Amino acid sequence: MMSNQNKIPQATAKRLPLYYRFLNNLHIKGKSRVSSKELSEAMKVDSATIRRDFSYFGALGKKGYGYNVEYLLGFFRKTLDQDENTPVALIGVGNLGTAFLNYNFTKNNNTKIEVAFDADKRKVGKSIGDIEVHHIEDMEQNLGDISVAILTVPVSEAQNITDRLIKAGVTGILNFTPARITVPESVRVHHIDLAVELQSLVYFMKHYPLENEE
Amino acid sequence: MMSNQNKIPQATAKRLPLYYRFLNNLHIKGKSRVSSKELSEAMKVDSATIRRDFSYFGALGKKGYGYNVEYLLGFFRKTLDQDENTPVALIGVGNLGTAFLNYNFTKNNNTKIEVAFDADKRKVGKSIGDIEVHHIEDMEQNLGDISVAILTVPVSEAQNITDRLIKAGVTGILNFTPARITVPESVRVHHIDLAVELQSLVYFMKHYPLENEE
DNA sequence: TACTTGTCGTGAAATTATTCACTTATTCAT
DNA sequence: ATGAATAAGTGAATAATTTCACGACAAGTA
Repeated sequence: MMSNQNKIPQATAKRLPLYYRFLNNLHIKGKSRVSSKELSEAMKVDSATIRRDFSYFGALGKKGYGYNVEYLLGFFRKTLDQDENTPVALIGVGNLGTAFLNYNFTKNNNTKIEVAFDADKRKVGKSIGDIEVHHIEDMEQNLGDISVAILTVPVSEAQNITDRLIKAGVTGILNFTPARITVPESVRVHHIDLAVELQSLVYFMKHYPLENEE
Repeated sequence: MMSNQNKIPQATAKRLPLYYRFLNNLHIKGKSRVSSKELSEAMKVDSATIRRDFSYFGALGKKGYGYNVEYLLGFFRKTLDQDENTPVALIGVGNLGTAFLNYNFTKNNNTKIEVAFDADKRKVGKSIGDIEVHHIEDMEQNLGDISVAILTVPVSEAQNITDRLIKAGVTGILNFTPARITVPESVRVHHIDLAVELQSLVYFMKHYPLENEE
């Protein structure tokens, strides 16, 4: 699958999954046509931004009409590789990890947690949300060729586990620990820091009383 | 508390809680001095960006020396209002909600979940992580003057609960549902969409093979 | 057919954010 | 005391992103 490196801006790329899911919902609801204005209102993204984002992929709409939902959806399905499934490993079956195991990512999505690991022997062997928990010691043997990991371990373990993951061939990590892990250039990390997000919200509430963003 | 509206860029504001936590950790470790270069390596933020960010608040460092950890920490403590505690309500005690109740936000942080709500009568009356769960019907009576809510309800309930929260005086919502909720201008919403984050990571892995960001 | 309306796609402008690179002040070693 | 090394702060350049606003064309209507 040719890496479609025609300079889609990162900001645009981050919105694609949102667009995809929303179009999918429209399709399920039986809507066959949609305008950038409607999309804008529903997704809270400026309509010009939506048109601009779509335009990076070519002329997907029709003037005076809008976008054909099915066509657009099919287009994004291909673009986002929704046909091939992406297996994911979850490391750390604590509260947050358990929540993800029960969370049905596959719903509108090509990603599925296939295997989980934890250091607590009492959790090993059990299945949570249909996913078997292995011991963290056996991680390398049970990872297979999975290249995406969700990291929900204690912060003290984060770097150590990261190093092992990378050695085992993982090239993408969704990091929920507060640790800013160090990885080679070739590995992509997205951080989601829940405490920071909450604190950031509070800061914005106090200091930016009226505007709205993101 | 004067709203310090001296045009701190949003991108900077979003990084402040990260800076704060990191400085706090340094302080705990007994480090008294730090340079933008060290901070950069640890937090994976360009050192010029760090210096620029700090400079919006004035000259906080010393040339040839760096920053005094304690001073900087004290400064950010004030800036981020870490002295006053911010009470938070959690709506929806499912998997994700439960994880948050057990998550100790207060650790490095001025925020604390004070009360939780759920529609499931079996959960009502119990305490999880020391926080009592009330029935969602009694939300308005038990919110007190809380103005921040974490929303972890099913997507179908999101808008409805949001409307009630706003009517009850909530002005900031951390929304974990996939719904892009509609709120008045005066209410701030931050979305964290876990499925989108995961999918976005996968997209970047496939299409932006070498670069690194955020 | 002719007119009106809707809506895309996009150049250009505006805004926002990042990064370079240099000046200046300070520290540290000798 | 002196010189070398360090590192902040910042003007200016660059990059990235958003937004405006309009031309062009399709769809619907009379």
